[in-house]
Amino acid sequence: MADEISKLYEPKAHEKRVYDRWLAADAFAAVPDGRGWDRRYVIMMPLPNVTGALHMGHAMDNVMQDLLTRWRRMAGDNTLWMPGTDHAGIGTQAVIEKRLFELEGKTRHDLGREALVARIWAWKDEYQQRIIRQQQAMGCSCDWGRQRFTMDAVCSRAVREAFFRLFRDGLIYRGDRLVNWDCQLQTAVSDDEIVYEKVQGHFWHIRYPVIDPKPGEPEYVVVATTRPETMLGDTAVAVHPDPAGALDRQVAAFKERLKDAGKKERAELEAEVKALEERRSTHVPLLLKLWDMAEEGRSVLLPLLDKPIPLIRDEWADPALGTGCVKITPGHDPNDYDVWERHRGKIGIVNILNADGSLAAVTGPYAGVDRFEARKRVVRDLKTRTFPTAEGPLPYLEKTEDREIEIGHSDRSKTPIEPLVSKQWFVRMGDVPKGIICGRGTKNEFQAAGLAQAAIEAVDSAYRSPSGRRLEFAPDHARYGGTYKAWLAEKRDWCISRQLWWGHRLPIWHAFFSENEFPKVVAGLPKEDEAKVCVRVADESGRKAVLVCLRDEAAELKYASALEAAGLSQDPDVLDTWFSSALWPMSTLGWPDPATARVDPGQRPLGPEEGREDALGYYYPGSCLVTGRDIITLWVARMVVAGLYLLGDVPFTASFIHANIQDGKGERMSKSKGNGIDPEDIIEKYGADAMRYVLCDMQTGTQDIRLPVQAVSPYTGELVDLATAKHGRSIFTYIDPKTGKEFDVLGTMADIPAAKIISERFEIGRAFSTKLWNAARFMLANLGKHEFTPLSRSALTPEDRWILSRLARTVRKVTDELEAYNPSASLGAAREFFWGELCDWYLEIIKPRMKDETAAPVARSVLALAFDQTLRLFHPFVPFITEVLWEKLGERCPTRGLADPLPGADLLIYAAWPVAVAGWEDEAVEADFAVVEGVVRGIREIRSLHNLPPGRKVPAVVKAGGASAAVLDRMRPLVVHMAALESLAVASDAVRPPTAASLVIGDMEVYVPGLIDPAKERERIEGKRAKLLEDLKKAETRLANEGFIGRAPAEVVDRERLRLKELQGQLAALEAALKALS
RNA sequence: GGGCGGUUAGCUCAGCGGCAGAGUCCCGGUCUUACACACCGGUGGUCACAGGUUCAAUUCCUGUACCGCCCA
Repeated sequence: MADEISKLYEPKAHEKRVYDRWLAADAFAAVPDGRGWDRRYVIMMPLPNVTGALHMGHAMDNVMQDLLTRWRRMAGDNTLWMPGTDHAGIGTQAVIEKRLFELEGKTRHDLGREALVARIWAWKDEYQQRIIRQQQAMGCSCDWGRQRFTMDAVCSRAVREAFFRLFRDGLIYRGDRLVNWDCQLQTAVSDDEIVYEKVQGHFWHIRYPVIDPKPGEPEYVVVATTRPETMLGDTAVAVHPDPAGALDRQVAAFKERLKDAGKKERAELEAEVKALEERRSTHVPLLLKLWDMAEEGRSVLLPLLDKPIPLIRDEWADPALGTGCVKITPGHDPNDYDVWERHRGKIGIVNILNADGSLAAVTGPYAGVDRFEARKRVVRDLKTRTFPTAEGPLPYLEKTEDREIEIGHSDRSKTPIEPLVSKQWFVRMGDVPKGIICGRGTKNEFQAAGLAQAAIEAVDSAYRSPSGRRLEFAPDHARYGGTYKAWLAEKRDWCISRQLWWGHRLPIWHAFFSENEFPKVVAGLPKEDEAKVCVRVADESGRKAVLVCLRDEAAELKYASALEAAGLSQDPDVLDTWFSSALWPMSTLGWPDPATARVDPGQRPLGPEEGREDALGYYYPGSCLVTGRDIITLWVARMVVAGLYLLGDVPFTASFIHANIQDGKGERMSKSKGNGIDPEDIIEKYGADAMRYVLCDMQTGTQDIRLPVQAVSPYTGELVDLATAKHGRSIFTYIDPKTGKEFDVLGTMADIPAAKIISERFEIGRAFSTKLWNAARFMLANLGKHEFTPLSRSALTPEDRWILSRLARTVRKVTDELEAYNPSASLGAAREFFWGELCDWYLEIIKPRMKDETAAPVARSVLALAFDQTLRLFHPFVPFITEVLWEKLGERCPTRGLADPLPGADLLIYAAWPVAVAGWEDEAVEADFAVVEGVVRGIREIRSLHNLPPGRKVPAVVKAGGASAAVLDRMRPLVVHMAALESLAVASDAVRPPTAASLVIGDMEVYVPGLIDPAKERERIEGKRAKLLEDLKKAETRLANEGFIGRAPAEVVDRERLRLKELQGQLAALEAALKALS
């Protein structure tokens, strides 16, 4: 009986047991069966990386996926939620290297490649376990029997195969390119891994002497730079090809803006125009002179290195800025690199840096010096060294200005990024002359202009893949599709090589050969096995290179030693992590060949089993990719590219973009910032369901969510709000306001106690769990051992029909909102039904009926049914508590239903999702109920105002006619019970008793005689009257407006007229009541 | 610098042409035999600011300020 159940729901007493029951029942298992395309639901988990543990942002992501997965599973789909983790190449290696240095004072080079990788594997094992534990604590119902890791055998094979195919199709190439170099980690990093910071820097103006100046020519040109040491890599000085024209165009542009500029802006623009026009006379003559000199092929002398470099003409030199001349350092600046490309063959390119950030041999006297020290020395030398001019010797450095500059830092090592040229591997994203073949060898084969173009088209409304699919973003396709397309439209080649040790090593062997060796080497390569070996020859920087890609491990065993004997060696680089992540939707399912995929012992096989389809055939393409906005370009786009290219189909048809979580100050939550919440701390304190409930409730649309965080003081146990608390000695420590002592939120300080970070916001979820728990206690106690008996609608009372009508509408609303990817609205609808209607009204209404053994059985049937449906509706949101209650409901009342029994299930996780029964919807009974509810609420308001305790029964009189009177007559006992009345009289000609409190509800008036305080009553009525008068005035004004009458839709005008009439009636009633009181 | 969002109750957020909403907080009452993590009632808003369109603007348009994100 219910007495056994405690008053408070204790999550810890149930969560583990419930999760184990699901596991024991293999409830998360996804196994291909006879269900067709439209009955499959596949979510590929955005693989968390093994760099560290999960935080609240991951929790949001996981809960959203579990919500959809559980819902679709109940709705009858063959559901796969694919779990796994990502090796996160640079992120994980950086963490390990940092620890290695901090704890042992060693670098990766001290340890060696093999030993370092072994350490990273150990770290990965530890964190993978931790992540799985966190996900299981949240209730994630993913198929653990399919868990993958991007570097396991199954995924590795896919990576190698994808690389081979891209290489064979000419879509992977090696090239000299300017990359973002991380000198600390000694690797290239992608644009996405750089954070820009504004810092106070300098602008150095340097004089470059002109070689053999002729009369009338300048003796030197001045160029400016924020990075003086890069001058050592200068290979030209540029001047604009049409300085006067360029200035004129800029002036014209400013004048155009002046036309519709505001006052403040106008002044600024006018100043700009004036300055530019002045420049025309002050600067242009010199620039034109330099233009002539460039035409003649003249040179300037690079200071310090005394090397001649040419003057060139290029648009990059902006005549409006500085002197109008600019130094060109192609090896270390992206814009200058572009200049070099435009002047290939005419100017050189020099890399002045070694991999570790020290200066290279080409810098002569500066070789071997660290880049920061080199800057100091270069500046010093430029200041002190001079060159001769007609007026005597001048120092190279003309002047120095202070200037705010933006410096890119590596997100991983936090050190300044250096752009530099190096050999890297790229995936060609742009269009290629003859197009590309997507899905080669599959039934979905089609032709596309290029990789990026194929993916861009996949989100157009008219697009259909060969299988009839397209990708749609939710909840705002236009917006997120725009982000996706804008990024892909740049069609920038994707740099996939990383100079790391942790990751998938490139399956490429290569070497440079001289012209005469070359034919011999090529002849000796294993050409007989073209399916497994792909040989390319390339011209790289004027040298002949041979590049050989080996398709798989077997080919490597067979040919690698021969290649090495011929002088080739394997490329030491590894692949960008996103390369393997891009394959996730197919690699996890065993692509390229599920039958031979080497899954781990005990895992679900991927090949065709017992005549069923293999995993790839059945589960690809998937359904929905759930992630945050920032991942659209990093990952979603790349998965689509990979899916279309390799399998000829989009990897999923929907991408649900959910909110990111911020702290109380609007800053993005992250562990390293000290504002990150560990989901396990929340689960420990409030329970997994409470956490899930709040996360679902917060997921309202496209807006990011602020979650104010508090620290649990290690001294008092009280909560300290981090948005307002004072910091201690660092930004990661705070002062406990009670004790004045310091605590640490990162947990890394040896001498200061650490504080857990939580959020009080989760109390809402705990309160909900408790409410559900207690409502269940009540229902279970009243159900006893209830047996199912078929009921016809005629056996039902009005309140029964009302709650069933509300239930039917709720089922539809909850389902519709889930379909629209609107978890908050869905949960809100379920909550409003359960809390606001079932608990607040229905359960209260039936209390008297439960004591009457003739009336009770029908109420019990309805109660059991409503309870059953409530649990099903809430299950995807709060799976643990609903599963526990499902078990208890099943014990007492194994079969539920009205006319027919509902489909049952031993576990709620796979019980059938509710279906809205149209026949239960009943507008008439809902309208009746609205009358009753209005009267009850009105009487309660009076009771509250006059401090009538709930135990105190009072009589009430209602003046009402027609339908309202009939309803109240019929439901009199219900009103009497809910409003705690002694009696209720209803009459169309009811007379206001003297000293009655009164109120107006639509066309009815309610009187509660006696026991009232006339002053308070008058005040209450005056208040209502004032509000009424306001509304009345608004309505009158509106109706007096001819424009409104004439132009607003008739329906709106009629509604307004009706409303005016109602308001007038109510006003009359209120005024009568006031008169009676005075 | 470019792009995309946001600004609504003390807080966190819905609503997006026709009577301004929820949860929480706050105030008053209630230990009414499911629940005080509850129940009943109540207070609280120039819908950031300035223009415009419209019979009607929190809602649509333009601009300004501030905040966030993405890309340079």
